[in-house]
Amino acid sequence: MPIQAVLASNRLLATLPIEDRLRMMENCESIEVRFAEVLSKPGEPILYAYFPASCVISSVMPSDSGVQLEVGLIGNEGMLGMPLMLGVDTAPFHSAIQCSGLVIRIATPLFLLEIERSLVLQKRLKSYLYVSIRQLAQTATCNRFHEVLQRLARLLLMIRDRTHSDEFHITQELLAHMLGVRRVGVTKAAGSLQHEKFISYSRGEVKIHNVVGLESVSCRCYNADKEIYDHIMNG
Amino acid sequence: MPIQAVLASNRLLATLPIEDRLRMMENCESIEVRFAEVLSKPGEPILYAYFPASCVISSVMPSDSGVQLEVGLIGNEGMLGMPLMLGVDTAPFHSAIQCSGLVIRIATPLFLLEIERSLVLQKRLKSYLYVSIRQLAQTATCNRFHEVLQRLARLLLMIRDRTHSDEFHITQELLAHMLGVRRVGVTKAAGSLQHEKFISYSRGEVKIHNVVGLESVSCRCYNADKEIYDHIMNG
DNA sequence: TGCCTTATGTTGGTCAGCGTACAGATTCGG
DNA sequence: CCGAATCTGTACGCTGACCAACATAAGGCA
Repeated sequence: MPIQAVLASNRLLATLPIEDRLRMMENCESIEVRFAEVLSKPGEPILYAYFPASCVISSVMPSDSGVQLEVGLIGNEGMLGMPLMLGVDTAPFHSAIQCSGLVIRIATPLFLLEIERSLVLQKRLKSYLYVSIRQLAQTATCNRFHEVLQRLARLLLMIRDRTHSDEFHITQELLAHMLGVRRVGVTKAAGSLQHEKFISYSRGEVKIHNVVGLESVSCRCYNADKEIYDHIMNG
Repeated sequence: MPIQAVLASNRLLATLPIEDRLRMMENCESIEVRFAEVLSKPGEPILYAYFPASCVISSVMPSDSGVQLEVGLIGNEGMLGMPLMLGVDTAPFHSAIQCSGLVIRIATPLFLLEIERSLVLQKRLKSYLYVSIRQLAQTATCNRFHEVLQRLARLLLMIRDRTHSDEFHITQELLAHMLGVRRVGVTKAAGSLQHEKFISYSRGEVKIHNVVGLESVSCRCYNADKEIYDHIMNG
């Protein structure tokens, strides 16, 4: 797969002016990443910025005890490495591959150079950062007020949007970590969704059968997220 | 109170080079704001950027039902109006005065101009934005995993830091909104803190007697927040 | 084939926080 | 001085999620 095709499959890079995209092409490389591969650990230096083409990255907040909580889910609509834009070169979260696929990466110094050069890139990254913050706030209230079933439905829909597929690999254990609940809680909620025939799954292979059904179960946070993204990035 | 003295009382502005500060002086005005005064509503245009001198601003995320959740607490260590830096001129949250005092405000177009002109201001605002994001993520996990007593202690300490005072006015009702819990839950937790002689209060007048005690009750999120701020802003 | 690892399902006791409702208590304004 | 508004305290049943432990099931691998 030629690099320009890969570049185009990330929505932040796809709409860059041709000259900016040509420069990016020279500085980027497209690599294949597999499930569970770790891209950054809290406190460690950020070596690359990552733009998912066909993979999904999950950023989780490390906590005192073993508990975790997802603070970001990044597909080809976004990127990993926002701190670089803010003059920080240390990773705040633990980010790992959640769905295997292709990712475009660019070394930190080159990335910073590209930002300086391309006003369009700058603008798009700023917009995306704003969206990320809004979504983080949305997730915070969602985690506080909504119950596991709703939040699981929302999360599955979000993964679907980012993988562009109705089937993906994710275990209940992992979902539990992302939602910040026990595995047992996910088992119950997932069982309920399967019973309703909205989804089916077996040993980590999840299939979504009824998107509308899932949307009706999930909280409005899911739609709120999408509306913000569309409004800011396409509006 | 002369404007330059007010400027110096906001930590983001205090350390600007002299020429930048002089320019700011011309474009800023210092106004007095009182409890419950609303500075911005979600969806409405951002007319000013606000830099607290001696007041405290609280930003809350509006939710579907009546429930609310605080996503930001801004004292003289920060500012309100970050979206402007990201090219967005619409307010995402509901922001209101939590403690009366002085605030420096600058009209949006002038603020954008100042950012362009002053690299130091730019850098400090970027750093602060990064800190805000980290704190938002911290609050998200705190809300998820820690119980009301811990979170109340943390919130009281945060207000103390931002008012620079051991006494301030805040009702249990308001605390409940900020924490996203019922008023009854705050009554119980606050009663417990008062019983321990860490605080005392009556009809919204809260006094903190034992900071160390409060810190021992609160979760580590409080310290984590401070460490991030110090590390990024002063480090 | 059979063991081992991984993934999923179930149960039962416990508890923090919810919803609701009501009861003092203090301050304020007329 | 008295009603009204505001703030704080208490009670009770309910429930979603917690903790811990165990049971089944499905692939991987020797």
